Amino acid sequence: MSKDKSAKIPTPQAVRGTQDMLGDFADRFAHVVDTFERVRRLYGYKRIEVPVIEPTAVFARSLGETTDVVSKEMYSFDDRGGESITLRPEFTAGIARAYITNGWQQFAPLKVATHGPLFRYERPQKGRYRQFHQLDAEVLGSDSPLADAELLVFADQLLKELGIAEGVTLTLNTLGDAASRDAWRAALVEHFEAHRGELSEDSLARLDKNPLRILDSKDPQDRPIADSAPDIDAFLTAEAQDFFGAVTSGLDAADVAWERNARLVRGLDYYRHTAFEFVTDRLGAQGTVLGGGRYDGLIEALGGPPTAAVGWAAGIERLAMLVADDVIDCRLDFVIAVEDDGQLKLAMKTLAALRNRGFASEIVASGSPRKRFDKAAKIPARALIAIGTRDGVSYTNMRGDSELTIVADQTIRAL
RNA sequence: GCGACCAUAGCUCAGUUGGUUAGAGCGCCGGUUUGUGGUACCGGAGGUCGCGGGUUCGAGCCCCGUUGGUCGCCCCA
Repeated sequence: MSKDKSAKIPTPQAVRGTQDMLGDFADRFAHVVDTFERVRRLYGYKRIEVPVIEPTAVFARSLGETTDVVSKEMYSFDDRGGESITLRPEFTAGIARAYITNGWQQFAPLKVATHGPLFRYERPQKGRYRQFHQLDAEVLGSDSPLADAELLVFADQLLKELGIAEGVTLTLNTLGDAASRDAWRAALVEHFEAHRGELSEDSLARLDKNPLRILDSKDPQDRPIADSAPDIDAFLTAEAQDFFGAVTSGLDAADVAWERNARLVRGLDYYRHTAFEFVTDRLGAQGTVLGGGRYDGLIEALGGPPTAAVGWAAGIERLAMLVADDVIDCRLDFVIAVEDDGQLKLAMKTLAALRNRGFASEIVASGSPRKRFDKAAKIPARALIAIGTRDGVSYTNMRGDSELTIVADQTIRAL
């Protein structure tokens, strides 16, 4: 091995905001995905796969060409054919595009679920990465409030099965239909204009770009003005009111706890009616664990037919961080310590036989033979098999789960 | 885009007002001890102190820059 330091090559680093996962966290991540896959079947959501890359227009059009999100926070590049391509920053727009492209209107209402990596060029912080992963569930082509309610019950059951529902609250709001929303927005602008002098600098900028966002400002200076702003309730049409009532009574019927948050908003115009977030205070500033809402205007904005739709997404990393340590059992069934290399062949045969019978098994056969037992004992497993020779006599010792040691005994005897 | 804190062995960290050859625990490798045994002891490998400049007789420590990490702001599709 050369120790010539001048020949040292620069060590590549991981791209900023990406993560490598091993062991515990990777297990928790997989546990979240497995649980999601199981629960989405219970609700009849079809598995769907959509591309990681899309034409930039798919996201630019769905997000409104000029927003900061589009201009600064997407991973976009020109491919070799000169087409502008973007790494998906969210699932919904790509799924909406697929719905149009493939004529999935024929399957409406279509319930779909997917999960995978997403990419956003943002400053990393707790629970926020540049490559991150989400679970996603959508119902396309349904204008029924029952679809909203079902998605929420689904989400609630998922969090319960993950064991993280404790300390997570479902917060719910309605943005009304287009008429309600426009009227509310006008009233908010009027209210904030009247208090222009008291607003923070950030909120003054919001007033021009995205006035609804002042409502959930974190700046204490803004809170009195935001809190005294009118709720949407006074502006809801009768239809919008009925819709929200149907969603909440659906939740009550399914015994899903929820809280009204009249300050919960969405920035983009195609969001209608239901908006919701499951929030926690256990993840620092990134409190939203699962969020979504109804986006009846999106598919039309992408050039498709007017299509009502609703969905949610949840950050897998954030969910995985909340999963309790003891939920994940990644123990092996068996670990075999080979205390004498003369018994290696028997040990290998035993190992193969156990694995063939469906038992997760590992072998320790390297390093000092005398230390292999200790090494094996440190590997998490339900049972330990020690194979060796003492005083010229071979032995097989077992300890741990008694049912498993019986199995191992039978397996070895059968060899 | 803005701010704060941080970067020393594979990992977690200590390192005094700047001063000999930079340490510990864990992990890894070897040896001894124990022998139905997860013990204890001994030894070993492993560091140009993130990187690049500067100040100084002398820098892991002070200054500037840079890269990365963490947390927060902004943004949140």
